[in-house]
Amino acid sequence: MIVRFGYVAMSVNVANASPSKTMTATSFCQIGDRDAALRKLGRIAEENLHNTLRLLRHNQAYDIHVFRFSSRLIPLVTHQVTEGWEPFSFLADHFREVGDYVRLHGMRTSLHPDHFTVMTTPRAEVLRISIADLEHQAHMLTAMGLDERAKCNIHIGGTYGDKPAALARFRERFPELKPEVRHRLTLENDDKTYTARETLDFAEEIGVPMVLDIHHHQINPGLDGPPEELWTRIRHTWERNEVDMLSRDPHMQASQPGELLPPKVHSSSPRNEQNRRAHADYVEPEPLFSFLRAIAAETPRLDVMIEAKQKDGALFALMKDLSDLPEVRRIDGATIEIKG
DNA sequence: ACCTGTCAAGTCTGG
DNA sequence: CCAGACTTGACAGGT
Repeated sequence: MIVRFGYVAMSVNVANASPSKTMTATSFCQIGDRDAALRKLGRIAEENLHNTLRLLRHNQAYDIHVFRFSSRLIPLVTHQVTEGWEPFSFLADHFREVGDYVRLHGMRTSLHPDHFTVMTTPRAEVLRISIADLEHQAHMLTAMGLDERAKCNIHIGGTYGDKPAALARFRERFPELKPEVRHRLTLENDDKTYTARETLDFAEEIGVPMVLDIHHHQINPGLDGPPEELWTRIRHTWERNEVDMLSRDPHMQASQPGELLPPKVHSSSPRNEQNRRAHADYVEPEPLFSFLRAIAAETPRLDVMIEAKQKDGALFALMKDLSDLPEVRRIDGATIEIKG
């Protein structure tokens, strides 16, 4: 099994390269001239996209092929105060430049809107904002010129004391989403609400890939055992999505399952005993490695997203730890092979 | 240069 | 029914 590792949004090794610079709505409104305020937001967005490109160059230099973009590249764009603002035309070249670099180097990229995007909500206004945000996220990937392999990952959402009713709302809303959103959507198991099995059942039902978060499963396993017990089904959600993508896009080609878009899992470690849900600075090799060993034989390729405070620093530290193991062969700076 | 409280957003819990 | 926790990076306003 070939495993590539990636990290989220910002680097501890590239100085002054935040891709998430922003402005508060309060200070936006304090600027009397609205056009001037929008121009300022636009400049921040340009800077965020420029820093994203710098991060991608860093990634390329260190063989990191998997990366999640900041979901806040354009500050306040989905906020009420910028109603009517359309920044994509003047940012077109910047988005394109980022996407061109990704495609040139065959990187895998994604987006992860934060927890305010909730497709299960009973509140109409929250749903409206959630859908608008999903459309915005998909729009960013499209503006980069990236195909459906660039996914948009979310959690199922809240339960509101009635999981079946909440899932029913998501189920009936899903077909109403724009195809460009639907075809990029992936679902991740949650650390408080929907377990890996519940997320998997639902992902299979609506036909989207499932991102397994090993840390979330540790904290919120429900009645289930180790994550590898669900793996065959999880892997199939990705293979089914590959078939769907191939049927929609004549430019895509794959000779075997997992070649177009390998399954992706998230890996992080608890911050401490008191705060087991928060992310630690670094990632412990276990339990990640026992999971990888368990699925190696049936999985040709896998991508692992490292979620840690030390970002790419944690990725490099983990690569070093894993390289010392006898079953592991290091292929490049951020890729290993595990004998299956 | 550095420190601290605050920030657009939702949901859940406990009082 | 309402206040506070949750969690995160960065702003904003102070020294």
